[in-house]
Amino acid sequence: MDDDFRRFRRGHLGRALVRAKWAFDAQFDERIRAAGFDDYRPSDVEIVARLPDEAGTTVTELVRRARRSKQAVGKLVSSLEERGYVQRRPDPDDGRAQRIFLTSRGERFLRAARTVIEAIEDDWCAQLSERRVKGLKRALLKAADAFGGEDYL
Amino acid sequence: MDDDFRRFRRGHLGRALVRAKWAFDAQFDERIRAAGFDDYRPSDVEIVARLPDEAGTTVTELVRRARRSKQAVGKLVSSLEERGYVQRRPDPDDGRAQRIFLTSRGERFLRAARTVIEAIEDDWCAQLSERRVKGLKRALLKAADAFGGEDYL
DNA sequence: TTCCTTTTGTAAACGTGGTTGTCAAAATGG
DNA sequence: CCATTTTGACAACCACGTTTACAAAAGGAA
Repeated sequence: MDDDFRRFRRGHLGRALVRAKWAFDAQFDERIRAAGFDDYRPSDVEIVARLPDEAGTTVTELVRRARRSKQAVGKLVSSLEERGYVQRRPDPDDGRAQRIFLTSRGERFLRAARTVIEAIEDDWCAQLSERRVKGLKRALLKAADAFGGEDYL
Repeated sequence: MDDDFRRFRRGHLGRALVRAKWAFDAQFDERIRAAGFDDYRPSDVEIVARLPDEAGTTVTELVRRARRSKQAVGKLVSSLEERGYVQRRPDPDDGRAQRIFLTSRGERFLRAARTVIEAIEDDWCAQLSERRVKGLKRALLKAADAFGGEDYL
């Protein structure tokens, strides 16, 4: 446990990512609750942000987009439905399938989330400069594209 | 759901952080397992990386550093102990306390983790340039310092 | 049509990683 | 000596994910 190791430990890429993501998540959590969504859970976003389709989205389609098991997606959707963010309706063309829609509360959540995220980005810009935050996002997304597989949204 | 929203959704700061961290974690998991630590669990690092002290570290001290409850730390330490990464020894000066030490396997893990992380950073540098990765780390850590609270290590 | 296979979604059991509430035992400070 | 604090354990529970098993509808071929 020499000084070299100590220096490495504090500043390596993994630690930088963990700490920055932790800070972002804490800021998001606090502000989205303050905006009236105090029943928010972190896993909600993975589903809600992937319901863009006015025609409704099936669980199976969400499974592809969110890279989770059918069962996990089904449970997340049930939880969101209980809390009034989404609604299930039977698929008119397929008796097995359900189509999932955002409710108006779900749409309000999505708009509030965008507002919150833009406010956080403003804070980061004030701390780092807008140029650096833009460079940060570009670098992170380029690495994610290169090493993190496809981006299903 | 207009084009503006679609563009925002794919490129905002939160998404960039999530995707980049996901990519990093996947790379780390694969390589640390290949290095012989196939019983690795993501939460291990939070404890192992915070055991720098040759004199041993108490659970209470780890609680402060890892920002987790006593119970969570206790369970993580038990799990690490079962798998041979750490060892508990009674505190000679305090009959209540236990001092936690890395075993030689734990120390090997720490060295392997460093090697793996440096290899991942090399990959990112090859993709983004060394200058950009350095700037990335600086920006992430500066934001974490500003918005993420203290860094206990 | 009937039969077989695939697709869609649910249910049950379980694993990991965290929480709070409670408690015993040791240390500490009047 | 006694009251209080500190240390760490146990039990119960929650959030979020997995695998296994299954019912029901769809789809395709004889």
